[in-house]
Amino acid sequence: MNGPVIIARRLSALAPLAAETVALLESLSDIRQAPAGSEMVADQAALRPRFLINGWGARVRFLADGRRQILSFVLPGDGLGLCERPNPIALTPVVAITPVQWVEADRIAAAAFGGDNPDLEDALHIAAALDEACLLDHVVRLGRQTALERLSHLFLELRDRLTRVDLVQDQAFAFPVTQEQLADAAGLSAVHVNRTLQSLRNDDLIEYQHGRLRLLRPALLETLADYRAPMVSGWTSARHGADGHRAPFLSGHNP
Amino acid sequence: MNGPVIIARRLSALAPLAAETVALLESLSDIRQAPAGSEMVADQAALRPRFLINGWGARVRFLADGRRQILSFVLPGDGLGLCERPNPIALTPVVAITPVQWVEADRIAAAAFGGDNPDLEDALHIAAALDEACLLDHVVRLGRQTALERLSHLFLELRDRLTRVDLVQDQAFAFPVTQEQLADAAGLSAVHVNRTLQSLRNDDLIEYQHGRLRLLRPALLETLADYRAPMVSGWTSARHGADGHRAPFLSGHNP
DNA sequence: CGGTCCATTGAAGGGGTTCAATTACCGTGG
DNA sequence: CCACGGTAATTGAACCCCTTCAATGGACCG
Repeated sequence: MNGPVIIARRLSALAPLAAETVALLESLSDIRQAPAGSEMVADQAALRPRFLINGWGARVRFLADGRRQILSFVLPGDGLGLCERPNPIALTPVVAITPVQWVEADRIAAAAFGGDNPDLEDALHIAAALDEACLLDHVVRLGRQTALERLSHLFLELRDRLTRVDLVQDQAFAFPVTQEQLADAAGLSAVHVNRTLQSLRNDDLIEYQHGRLRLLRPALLETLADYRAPMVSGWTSARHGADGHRAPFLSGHNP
Repeated sequence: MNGPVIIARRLSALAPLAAETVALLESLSDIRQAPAGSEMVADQAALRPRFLINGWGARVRFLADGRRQILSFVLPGDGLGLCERPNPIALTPVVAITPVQWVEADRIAAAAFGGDNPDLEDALHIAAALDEACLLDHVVRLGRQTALERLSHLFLELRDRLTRVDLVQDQAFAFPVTQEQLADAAGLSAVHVNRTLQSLRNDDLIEYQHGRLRLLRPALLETLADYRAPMVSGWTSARHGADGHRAPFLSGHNP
């Protein structure tokens, strides 16, 4: 699947697109590239609309003493700067984890938010909502899950996101992420990521070598990590757990 | 400052609003309330647009075994369900932490996203961007900060958000949050929250009693927590730290 | 072949959790 | 007015998940 086609594919899976809209997406041709390690989005710069079509990126945030936190991974098919306001507040640097290719998409943004192409606008809104859902999952991972759960959960999320752009074959996908980067994403130390990965391998839950990752028993992993795939147009999964013996969420001022 | 006025105040601080828009906001009158502990937004329900005008809420997520994570606090002046798509994906329950009051805002959403009132639309977009910035801060807190830093950082965020709706006097504000809820927000145990709070008090960094919180040395706290206030229309603060001795973010395939 | 990045392993230590109990704080009803 | 019940805050002690420090080995590359 060549460059811009991947984008049309992904977006039309989110919302039905008119034939002309698909044609518009597939006509994108202003392809750029950058080497691994480069900043796709600088800290301060205005963010021009674009779609990643090849390689991985990461939104990063730094603390003063050098601690790093990866806020999200940017995968092929993902958009950057595709929101109504040209100058979003939550601007954080995006770095290329691998060599990357993207297409400039000013025309797309203009078409979607100009009022024409409501189908496209809708698809972009859904894409943004999915991004936010991932961010919420990330919060839960970091706040309440163990190392094993965090990595499992993250792997499942990546599997699902990559599946949408057809980059997963039989639960396996290219995984060009350093263990240190993985640590920065999962809020762990690189050493402990290493040990947790080994544990996952020893338990035959994943296969991990040569920059490729395979989930061996995905159903088990989903249980282990309490993973639930986001559902477009509404979060279906009911919270399925027993409340256990925990106190009610809030004091008894209510019935 | 009575009910709906707070909303007009807050939004016009984000983007200049036309006089008629302000009037529209101030004319909101469909006030509802609910006791503490009630679900303002159920897990599955469609999310009707509204503004909280009194009390605190919290977006929560549960794991199967009962672990909880507070994704964000919802403060007076904050909107819920104010996005283009009526059925957002990232739907999570919102519970009332205190007794709450809100105004229904279907008319506002219609006006803003109907194409009239671009000023209002802009303000809502900025508000949404601020929300996202808070979420990103939350990720960094949970992923990379210590207990002391997490709480300090969270307090500073709350101070700034409450300042925007004029609920802070001399670095002090009502803080109706249980230590257990605070733990669920900060990704800590309630016990350790307690100890961390004591540490903050012993160091004369905060005053915390009778459901009121005061930041005693805010500048010091900001340094301690590496806190930087979000700037509307662009994230100004440069990362001010030394890179230390850490390896470059990515391998050396780049200049 | 030496350099660099990355994965891996060992050992020690600490920040945070868990369990358990006590104390303080309210609003309620006798 | 005080005992009562329930929630929230506090404290102690033991434990453990994860971090930190340090060192080794492997893979790729110029």
